[in-house]
Amino acid sequence: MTKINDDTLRTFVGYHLKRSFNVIQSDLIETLRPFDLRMLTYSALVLIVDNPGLNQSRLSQIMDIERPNLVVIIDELEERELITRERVPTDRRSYALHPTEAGRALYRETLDAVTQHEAQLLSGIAPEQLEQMIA
Amino acid sequence: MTKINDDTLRTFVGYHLKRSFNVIQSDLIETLRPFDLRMLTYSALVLIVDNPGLNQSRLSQIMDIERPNLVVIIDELEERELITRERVPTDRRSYALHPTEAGRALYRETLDAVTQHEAQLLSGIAPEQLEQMIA
DNA sequence: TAATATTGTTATGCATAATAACATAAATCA
DNA sequence: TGATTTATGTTATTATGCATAACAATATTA
Repeated sequence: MTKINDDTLRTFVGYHLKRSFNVIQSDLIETLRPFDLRMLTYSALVLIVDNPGLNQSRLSQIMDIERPNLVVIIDELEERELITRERVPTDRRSYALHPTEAGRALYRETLDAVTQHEAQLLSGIAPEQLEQMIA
Repeated sequence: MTKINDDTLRTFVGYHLKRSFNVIQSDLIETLRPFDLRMLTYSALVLIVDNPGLNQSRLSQIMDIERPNLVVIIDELEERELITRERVPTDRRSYALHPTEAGRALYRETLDAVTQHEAQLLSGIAPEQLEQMIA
């Protein structure tokens, strides 16, 4: 049970960033579990609700993932009838992504849950500090 | 080229944390590439140099990964003769991990490189803000 | 001594992420 | 115009990160 020295790693901002993110990520995963959503499917759903009609190329760019990896995510959302893929008349290569009513409803539910959970997790931290951190 | 709205995701601290971490992580991966080290093997090497003689159980705890996942990392470091596994006489189940001279040398080299790269990456940010963020 | 716990390991599975190659369609250019 | 190039979505494949189950060897506890 000897204490382990991680002073060297602590000198790196990235180390702290990773540890902080791990905590928030764990909480988020648990928060999304009841809705049967993972982080990536959740992010995609939010972005589609907020940007109805966007295509997969643009979505993969903003999500910072490769196009091939987005396909399965979109497949899942479509299969669960949370979004629709619609051919674009002006560009028949791409699909316009739109949320269904069920998708919008789930969006509202999860947004509430995620917001509350994160607020609770960060309740010990001054809001001004969070503002600064984000910048 | 229409602008995409990610305001909803931006309300979450985790979203910013992930994006920030991605930037630092990319930089770190590039910094470590010339040394043929990945983040996990690097972290393990640093911790072994700073805590010579610790065993794999303790190391996996501090690295926040499962024991089975540490095995391949230790295998790699040992294969490259950067560390040694030595049977502990008082507990013949465990191995004491020690850096070799080559391991210590690589530690020094990479520490310099990583420190410099991170300092450069974060040069636009006030040190006081970083201090606050870490807390 | 018998039952239980710990250490390191193998095997396995899942999620994330990157690349190559392709069909279809659009845009460019010569 | 026709030929070339580019963009979109897709499949297949691979590597990495991370988790669990099961196990042999050893140590600890009851």
